[in-house]
This record gives sequence, C-alpha cells and structure tokens, in this order.
Amino acid sequence: MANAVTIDPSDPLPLYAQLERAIRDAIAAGRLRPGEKLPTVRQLAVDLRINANTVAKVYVELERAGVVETRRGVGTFVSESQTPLTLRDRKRELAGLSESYLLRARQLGFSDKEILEYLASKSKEV
Amino acid sequence: MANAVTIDPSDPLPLYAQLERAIRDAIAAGRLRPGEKLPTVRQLAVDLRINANTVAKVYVELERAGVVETRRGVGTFVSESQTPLTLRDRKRELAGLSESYLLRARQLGFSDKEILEYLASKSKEV
DNA sequence: ACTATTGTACTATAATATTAGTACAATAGT
DNA sequence: ACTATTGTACTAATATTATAGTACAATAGT
Repeated sequence: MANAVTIDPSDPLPLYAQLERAIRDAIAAGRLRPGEKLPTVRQLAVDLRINANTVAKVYVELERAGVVETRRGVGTFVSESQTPLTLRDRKRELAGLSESYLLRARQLGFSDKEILEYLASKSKEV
Repeated sequence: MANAVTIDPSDPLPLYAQLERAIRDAIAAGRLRPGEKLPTVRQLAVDLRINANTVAKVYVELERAGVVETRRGVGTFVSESQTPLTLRDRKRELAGLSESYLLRARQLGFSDKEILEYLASKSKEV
C-alpha cells in the first residue's frame, strides 16, 4: 500500500488527530479504497514511528465512525459502504466542520458573501 | 477593535497554536495593521476565555518571530514591516481551505447543494 | 490442537498543554 | 512621588497526549 498516510511530528496538531485526518483524506482521495486493508496497528506504528496505542486508538475511533471495519485476528479494512452516521450525527459533524471553515475563511479576510460565492463556483451542481 | 482573532476550544489543535495562527492570519488579512495595538495579554485571555499564560507565551513567540513588537507597560503592537498577503495568496489559502472543507462535508454524505444551503443559513449577511 | 497474526485492554510513566495565582519590572500619565 | 497599566517570570496543580510494556481475545491457516 506504500505510504498512503503520513504524519509530521513537528506539526502541533496531536498525532492521533493527524493520523485520523490522514486516513480519512486518503480514503476521500481514493488512495485507500473500500475493502482495502490498512496496515496492522503494530506495522503502522513502526512505519510512522509512533506508538501502537496511538494507532490503535485512531482505528477504534474510525471504526466507531464507520470509516473502517475491523476483523479481529485479520485486520482493519476501509468500509465498503462508508456506513453513514445517523442524520443527526451527520448534521452535528457538518455544523462543526462548517463552523471551523467559516471561522478560518473569515480570518483570511473574506466576507461570508465572498466565501459562499467561491464555494458555489467550486460546487458540482452549481 | 472587535474580535480580530478567535479560537475554537473543540479544535484538537492546541490553543497556543490556534491563537498564533489566528493572529498571523489577522495580520495577513489586514485586519490587524502594522503599528496597531493588540489587546493586552490579560484582556485577550478574558475575551477568548483562555489563560493569560497561554496568551503571553504566544506574544513572546510572535515577538521572537518578529511579527509583533512589545513595549513593556505599554502594550504589544504589530510590527511595522509586516507585509500583508496579496489577494492572490489569500485566494490560494481560501482555495485550499474550501477544498478540504468540501471534501469532508461531501464525505459526510451531503450534496453540494445541501452544504451551500447550510452555510448560507449560518452566514451573517444572508 | 496448535501457532501466528491481529485487534483490544490494561497499567504505568513521561511529556506537553492549560489553568490559577502571585509577584515583579518597565512605562505613561498624574 | 505616585498610580495604573502592561509585559514578564515564577510556582503549583490539572488535563491531555504519547510512550512502553504486557496480556488477552478472536481469527485464519496448518
């Protein structure tokens, strides 16, 4: 699988958060495909030079989120049917995500109008 | 001066890192201008509901980086030699932000239409 | 049955981040 | 000289993050 995920020890973002995001991004970007096997907890820890506990906790969290499926003694795999959260949970996630995004975009000095217009220009269904 | 900087307690990024980034962004976006006075250590701590030590450490770090200049008993000021980001650079930042935001929001199972509608409902100027 | 592999569950420890509180040093204005 | 304000420098306590090590549970394959 080569290095589908990487982390940066000098990044102030906690390792577990970096790893979770890296895996989610790898899946979203298609570098990790549904059904594909992730490295084992121990192997990924070695590869990334971090502790196995940190990797394990990320896998547990991703399992809880339905992003991966784990089969004991076998391995951890990207979920086939990216098992969606409940609508309530998805909305909560979207709220948090949007909150941070708006905050950051505003901090760059853009107005909400500009932000929305930019996003509209980037969206698929326009 | 209103709130030129904000932070998000639920963001896994450490507060000090969020604050440093927020101040740098505010300067880059021109919301804090060269020579302008930042809030006092104590006041900003109150505003952001974080500890004064955390703010103080960020100011020290920004001073070290030459981003701000401090005058004891007077205050902390944006360095005169600041060069705000060009519109081009700010747009590049916005593009990156938006890209990952859209990616993650889509991964939550929302359509671009839904995402945009949600954001519109959250925006100020609606 | 046996073995190797894998995820999981602990304990313990260290490192980092955050808070609370106090005190001191430098500056401006009265 | 005095006072208020501000940055700075501490100590102490708590919370979060990360590491090290060990053991157990489930699965696949022999």
